[in-house]
Amino acid sequence: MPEGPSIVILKEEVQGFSGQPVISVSGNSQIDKSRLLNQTVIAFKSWGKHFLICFAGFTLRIHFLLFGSYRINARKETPVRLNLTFSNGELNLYACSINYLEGDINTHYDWTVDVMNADWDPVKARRTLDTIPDKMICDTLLEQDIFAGVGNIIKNEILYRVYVHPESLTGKLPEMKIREIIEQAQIYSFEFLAWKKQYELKKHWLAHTKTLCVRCNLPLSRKKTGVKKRRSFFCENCQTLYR
DNA sequence: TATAATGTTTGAAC
DNA sequence: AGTTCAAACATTAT
Repeated sequence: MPEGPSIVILKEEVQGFSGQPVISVSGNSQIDKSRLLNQTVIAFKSWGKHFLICFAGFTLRIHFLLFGSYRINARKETPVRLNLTFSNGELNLYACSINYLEGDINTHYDWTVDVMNADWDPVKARRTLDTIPDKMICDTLLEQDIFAGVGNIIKNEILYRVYVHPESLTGKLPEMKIREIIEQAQIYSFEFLAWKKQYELKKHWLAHTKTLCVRCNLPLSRKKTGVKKRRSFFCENCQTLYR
């Protein structure tokens, strides 16, 4: 569920509810649900892994974390966190974090750091990377303030693709590699999106959860790397460690 | 059945 | 006061 492209898919799937008033609300979420009743959805947006439901003067922010899920015009057995019913269907959210954001949504988010947003700014990302030379690139790629939407799968695939060892230090990477990584953050995310829509995402993984390097046929390493201690899959032979 | 996994926040410790 | 880090939380497939 979690990575940015999956949220973009969700956003597209609920477009039929845009402009519709909420006719009933339920669920075990702690938020004030009565506030949503009879409110009209102005827009569905996404920022990285955040799914945003915009109403007049406020926005609902949904984060699925690791285990969240949703159903559209369908339900799961497990207790619903939030159900929004419209005259033409319903949206059910499970095991997610839900909050209200007050006022203009643009005051809450910097759209230029979302790799899937039309306003994504790779030059800005480049400048930000210069400020954190001592961070391992595996941690840097997961920084939502820099690469909003990039998750662990995308991280592993990008680093494999550009031949960079996940424990490389950001500040030691050659200019060319920095450029490739920033470029791939956007490119791979959109490929992820297309593959996921075709239900063939996993088929395209070359590193994530894999055991053998398809380039040199040697075993891939699997290790929890960086401060974030997220699992990395990489080839010691063809991914260069820059330190 | 125990484990691990596409993630983030929190609060204690330094 | 700022940084760091482990714990907490949530769910499901293997």
